[in-house]
Amino acid sequence: MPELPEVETTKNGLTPLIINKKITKVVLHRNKLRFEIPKNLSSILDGHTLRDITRRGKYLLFTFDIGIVIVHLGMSGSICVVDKNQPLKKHDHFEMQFGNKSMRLNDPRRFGCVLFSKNTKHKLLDNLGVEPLTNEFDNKYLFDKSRNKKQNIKAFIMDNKIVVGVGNIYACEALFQSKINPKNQAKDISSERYKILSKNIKTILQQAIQAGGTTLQDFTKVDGSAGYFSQKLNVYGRKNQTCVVCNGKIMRFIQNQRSSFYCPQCQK
DNA sequence: ACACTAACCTGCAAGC
DNA sequence: TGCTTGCAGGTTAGTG
Repeated sequence: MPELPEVETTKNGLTPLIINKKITKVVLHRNKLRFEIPKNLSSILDGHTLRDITRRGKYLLFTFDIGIVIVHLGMSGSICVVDKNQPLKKHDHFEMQFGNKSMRLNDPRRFGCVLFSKNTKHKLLDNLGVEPLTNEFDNKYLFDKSRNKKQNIKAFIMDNKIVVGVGNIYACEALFQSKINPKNQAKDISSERYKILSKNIKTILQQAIQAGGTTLQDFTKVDGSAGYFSQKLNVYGRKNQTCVVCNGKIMRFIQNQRSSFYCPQCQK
């Protein structure tokens, strides 16, 4: 599920609720997600104040004086803040309590993770590419990185070593808006088209953040409500439906083991 | 170095 | 009704 806008939405929702609050208790209800959640997390964090919440790619970083908690939402993760006495929901695996409030990670498929690191130097963060919403990410960057890349353009923009945060939904949408066929090889795309693509990736991600992200199945905002960007999707999940631009038919095919949706008339 | 595959999980919807 | 199949927002270890 969660791509950059959903993680950013989560960060923005959490910040006013728990920042500068002191951890009173950490509880693990299930310690095996993608990785094992450190069993001693409670003894590490108890009594420490949460200083900041930031995002790097699709990772959430909870900063404490003694180190950072790294959280990834995987495919089906979401975080909410509730009264600590509220009954657990199925797949609530991890919670950090701040007085009478509890921040809970729910993740049915358990592809997410919760880790502790003394600083931001961490294996999971070290090799990440640029943030798409910064000035570093532009047509020159994409053009330079794509020389000799035979892989298709969709895999290229979803590669976290190139640019972080662009997942399957927003990759499909950005390519549609840019009129680029997802099957094109990255090396064959001109600098002019990369200019359009980089601009559209930024715009779409920003619009999705404004809308509170895209809710398909599992994702919710921290108050449990849904993001409504799904109403704005032009191709993702719209197989056999009508293209909003040309009235042609939206096609779906499997690419890099993921569903790709595109309009063959519009995207060349 | 690059490109592609399989695997990790649960839940839901469609088809029979 | 119930079984089977396919599919879902991500990432990475392994293979050629």
